[in-house]
Amino acid sequence: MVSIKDIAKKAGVSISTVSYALNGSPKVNADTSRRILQIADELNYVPNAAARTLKKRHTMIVGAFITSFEGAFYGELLQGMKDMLNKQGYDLIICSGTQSHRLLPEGMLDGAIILDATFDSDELLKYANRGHKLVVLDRELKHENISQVLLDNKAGATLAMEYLIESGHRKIYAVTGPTESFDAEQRLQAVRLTVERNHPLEYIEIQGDFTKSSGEEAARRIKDEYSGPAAVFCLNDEMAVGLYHELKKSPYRIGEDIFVVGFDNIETASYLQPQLATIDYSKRRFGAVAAEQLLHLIAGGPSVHERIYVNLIKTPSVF
Amino acid sequence: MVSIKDIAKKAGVSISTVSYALNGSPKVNADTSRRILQIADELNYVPNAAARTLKKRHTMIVGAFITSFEGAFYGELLQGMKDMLNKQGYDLIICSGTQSHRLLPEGMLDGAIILDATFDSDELLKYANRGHKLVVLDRELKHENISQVLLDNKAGATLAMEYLIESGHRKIYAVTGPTESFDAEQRLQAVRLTVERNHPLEYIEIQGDFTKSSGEEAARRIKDEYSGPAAVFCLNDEMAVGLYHELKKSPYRIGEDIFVVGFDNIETASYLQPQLATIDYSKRRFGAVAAEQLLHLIAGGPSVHERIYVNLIKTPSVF
DNA sequence: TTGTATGCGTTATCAT
DNA sequence: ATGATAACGCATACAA
Repeated sequence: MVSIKDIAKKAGVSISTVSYALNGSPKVNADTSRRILQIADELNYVPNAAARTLKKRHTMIVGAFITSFEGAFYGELLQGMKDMLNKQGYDLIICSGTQSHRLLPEGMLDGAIILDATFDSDELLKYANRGHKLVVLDRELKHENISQVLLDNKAGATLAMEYLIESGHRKIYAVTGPTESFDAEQRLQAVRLTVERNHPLEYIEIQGDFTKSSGEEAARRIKDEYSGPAAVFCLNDEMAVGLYHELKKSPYRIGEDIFVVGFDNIETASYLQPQLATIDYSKRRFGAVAAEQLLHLIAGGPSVHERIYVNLIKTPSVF
Repeated sequence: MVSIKDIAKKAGVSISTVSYALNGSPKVNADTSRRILQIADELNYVPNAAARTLKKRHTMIVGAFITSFEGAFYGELLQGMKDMLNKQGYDLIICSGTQSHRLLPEGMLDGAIILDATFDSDELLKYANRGHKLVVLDRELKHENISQVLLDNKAGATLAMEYLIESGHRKIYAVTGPTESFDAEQRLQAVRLTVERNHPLEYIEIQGDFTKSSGEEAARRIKDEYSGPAAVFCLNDEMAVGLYHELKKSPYRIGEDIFVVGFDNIETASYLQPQLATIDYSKRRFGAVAAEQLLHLIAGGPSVHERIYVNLIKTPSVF
């Protein structure tokens, strides 16, 4: 490995002059500087991240922690973060699983964006207390080193339910999400509230877990109980996709016998037949805002709570 | 920040004793050790990654470089890598974009898995020459520090084409991939060879780029030219999805007028109606094998070239 | 403008 | 069994 020491030796100057030249300090003579840079290039010099970090106390790297690499949900979101971060000279790395949590406390990361319900809140709080900067996208957490940017789940769920009701449906299923999920919980609360407000309504809850297969399972139950037109609010699109798939094997047609609305507007949703009605929001913006808030926090700014607004996409899967 | 120095002070021992205790060395007295660990815990001590790395010359972190965070393709593959890596005590981080390339030469990573055609081969070779360990999944590259694990593209493409031909189709379109893509190039070569071998055949190539929208575009051209049953080999599933979608807007039916086979068996493919015939392989295994090879390289093992075998999934989209 | 010296937190060698 | 100390590569305050 070639270090500034090697460059210094070859250039006949001290390591500090090399360091200054490499960092573009105006203090060093233009000629000397050019010569040093030239030699550094010849030697294929690359600075050592560990040494630099040890000295400067930051890495210019931000981590995004997600539950799993699978699922079409994260793509755009991460891309939104990355673009924002790169613009400011930061790099984004994606991490998943408990083992990689260490990267944060060990100082490998200047901050983290959390989108992983399995990441314990107490652990997060512990890191925040140690001075680490965090942005949470999947829970409410009050701390000076933590900003939150959350989806407007309640507005979305209300929009979806009201759309079903306005379209004349009186029998409504809700396929719920995992109980640990903040988003699922918020959406469910709004659903129940809307049901109460629109009494009388035949309302049935089916426990789901945001996976396709739980959507399929829900479909089987709905098929079995079928006694006339029914509407279904799948609390996320992933389950709606599963539901569509399973329902294809039944005599019931979506948009005719069974009416469906989802949440998230994942890409697959637009490829379903009939196109799925759903709650849309800019995932790219979601990611960008999260990155932006983290950058603010890192720059010493205060904890801020942002909200991502949503809107309804109406399609023939409902009317 | 609390360092071993703080622990040493509080425990009334030297930093070297603390270091030994922390690393579970048998040289240090059990009582002393217990006391040190206790204090470290009270102080919420966490080792500093930069300092450790500077000394030990490795991070126990491996990076996977991908073209984009979007697309359903990577999920299982990355999961396969992660599981294998974690089992051996390594962490996996996902990187995308030129800016993050620095993590490798700067010593932040013990090795990298490359699945990003936009990552220049010369640059890769440069890193390999500097001693960095690499596994490439998307090109052929001979170097003692580089292992390759490649899909058996030619077998897959041949299988797909022969399936079309055996099913009696004599007019065949191939929707190609980006010319920079090794996989696309390999598949295309096999396609052309199969065409020659099965003369006479009406064979038409449509330039694609592995994206959904290029599949849609291909569909429009095929629609316009329609003069009777035609078969289409989309060199990846992503384009087949786009083709399906666009063809829905036409009078032609897949499996009746137009016959389609894809490559990759992405999850969406199984949700298409009729289900898409395609070339399947275990993405999880693909990732696991890649990780395994990297681990071997890191352990000082020789460069090895592995191949991932594929097989055909037959469905009514063809017959 | 350039050089000297120190320290970042850790590991590890060598004494004791 | 424990301590003193050097070294990893770099940035920077201070001296010259």
